[in-house]
Amino acid sequence: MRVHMINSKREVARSLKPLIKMDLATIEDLLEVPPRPEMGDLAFPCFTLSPTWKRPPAAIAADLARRLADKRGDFWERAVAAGPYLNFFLDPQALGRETLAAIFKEKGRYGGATTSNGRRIVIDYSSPNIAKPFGIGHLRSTVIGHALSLIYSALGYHCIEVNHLGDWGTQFGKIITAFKLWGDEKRLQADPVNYLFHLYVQFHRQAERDPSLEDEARLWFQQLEQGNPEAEEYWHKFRGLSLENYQRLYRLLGIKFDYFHGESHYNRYLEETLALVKEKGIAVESEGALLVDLDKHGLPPCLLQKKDGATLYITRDIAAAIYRYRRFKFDRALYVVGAEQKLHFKQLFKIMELLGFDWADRLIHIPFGLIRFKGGRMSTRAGKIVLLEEVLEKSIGLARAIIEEKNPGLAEKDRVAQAIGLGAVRFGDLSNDRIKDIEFDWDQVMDFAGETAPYVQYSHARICSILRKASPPEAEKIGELSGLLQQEEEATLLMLLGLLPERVVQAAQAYRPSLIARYLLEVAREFNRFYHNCPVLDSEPALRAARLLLIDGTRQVLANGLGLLGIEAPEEM
RNA sequence: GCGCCUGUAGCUCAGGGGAUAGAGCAGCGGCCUUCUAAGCCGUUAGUCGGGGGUUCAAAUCCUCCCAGGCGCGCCA
Repeated sequence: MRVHMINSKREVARSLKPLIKMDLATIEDLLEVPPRPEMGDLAFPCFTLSPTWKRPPAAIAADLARRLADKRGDFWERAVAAGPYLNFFLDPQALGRETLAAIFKEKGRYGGATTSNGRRIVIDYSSPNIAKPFGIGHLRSTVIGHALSLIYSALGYHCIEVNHLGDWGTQFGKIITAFKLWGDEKRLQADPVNYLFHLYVQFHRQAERDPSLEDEARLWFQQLEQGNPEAEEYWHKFRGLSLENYQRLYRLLGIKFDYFHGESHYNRYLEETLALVKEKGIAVESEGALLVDLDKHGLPPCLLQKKDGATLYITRDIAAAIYRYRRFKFDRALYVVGAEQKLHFKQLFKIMELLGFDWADRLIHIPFGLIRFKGGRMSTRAGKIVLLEEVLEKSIGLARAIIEEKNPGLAEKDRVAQAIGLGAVRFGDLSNDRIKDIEFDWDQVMDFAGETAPYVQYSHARICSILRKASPPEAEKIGELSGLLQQEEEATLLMLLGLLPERVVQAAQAYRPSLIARYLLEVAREFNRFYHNCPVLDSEPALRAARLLLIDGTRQVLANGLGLLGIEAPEEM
């Protein structure tokens, strides 16, 4: 909760530098935040100086405090020794002034930066498998990838969003086989994705008893690869119908991809890819198949072509990487794909390196944990899956019901319910560290209290409600008014607001949108404390004006932060 | 068998070398003639999976063990 701004950290480090023999970066790195506000805002631990100064840390802290006794900086006003720590108290007025000025100047862009202008980053995310339903499991890649795209864009990157549709592979053989055996055109047209899913499940159920079905499926996929017109026709139909369904979901989620280059898109480059691999001499034939031996690099061998001539997932990934580099000349390429494919990407990246591409180190896998049921894992094959559409519908429905109960007079109920319902689902995913598995729990998804998007949105709506009842905040008076915000709740909130830019950078560097989500919860929590303890409209004019500036700044931070996560911030709810 | 990831309050999770380990949910008790109670305040609750080690300092780093998850040439 105790926070500070990048600027103040730098400035404290600058003040310390003449007193201790360390460079600025090292000092900044050592500076930490005391556990409790009354101890100060920034702390320099003196342990590290102890060996060279040959004195106990506490004595060093006391000495430093003495030497800084009559000094102060632009952002800090005093430094005191507390045991082995030298604690700095920041100047809340200077900090607050600076923060508010930045927010009102940058408005919707506050939190972002332009330092990375023009750098290109390809983000491969969502990438559902055609003929499989869009399950809650695919939500993770979708919302994490989308958030990363928004975050990097805010930092000035040019993001190229690619949906690497799983529109090729043996599952098409399975679907074709199943459709030829049991297919019903009417049911397909009525509800394509669910029906294809039904067939997919049925196929696996039957194949357990009759393994020849697997051979049949393999044969159909082979036909497809060889351009058999009947197979191609099925493929076209299944792909088109599925894509329409996905597009509906993406529209609902407000996601727009630059390219739907699925796996099939790279078929035309496979020959060239295989030729390159052979030319570089990194592949060997084994039992009629083509594989890359990665033993020297501590990795299992990697199959590129089956003995029946069919290519594999990774072969298309190699072709895709080459294609993307040629076309986009990216500075970085992200693959937002589940952690279960870690090995796959290790192999892929190593192969790109072995092929001699000097940009191989720009390829980055962004793994995430899978979503589990309370009982066990979800299995597409067994039909044990929660459909994303169902989750979204229920969540929106609940939001709608709550509105009906608490704010029946609200305009645009449907639009607001959608923003809240979608936000809740998104935030529920994004607020968790992406690397960890998530337990899917209906009760938790359907709870809009506590650490949720609705909580953050509600805080935002409350602010808007106050602002509607007052004349517009006067940004030009920040200099004279910000000094009035001295109450503990005000000071803490103001400090928090100053932290957004730092958090956005951290979230980008670590590829962790959860840092922003957690931050927003802190801001919302602190705002609610303020809300309950500090009246805005009923305060005397100057304080009222100052508080209006504070809450408007808070509103902007909440809206911007939610925006970076792909979540809307309604003005009323 | 080998490799990677995870183990923190009853539950779901933050924190990932530093000062008394934090939230939310659930439970209990308060707060709506006052800016939206999707809120706020109080309270109960923890051998940070276990052992050993490194360090002035370990939930955090190393190592071993235990538990769970994921992966390991003809799926994607």
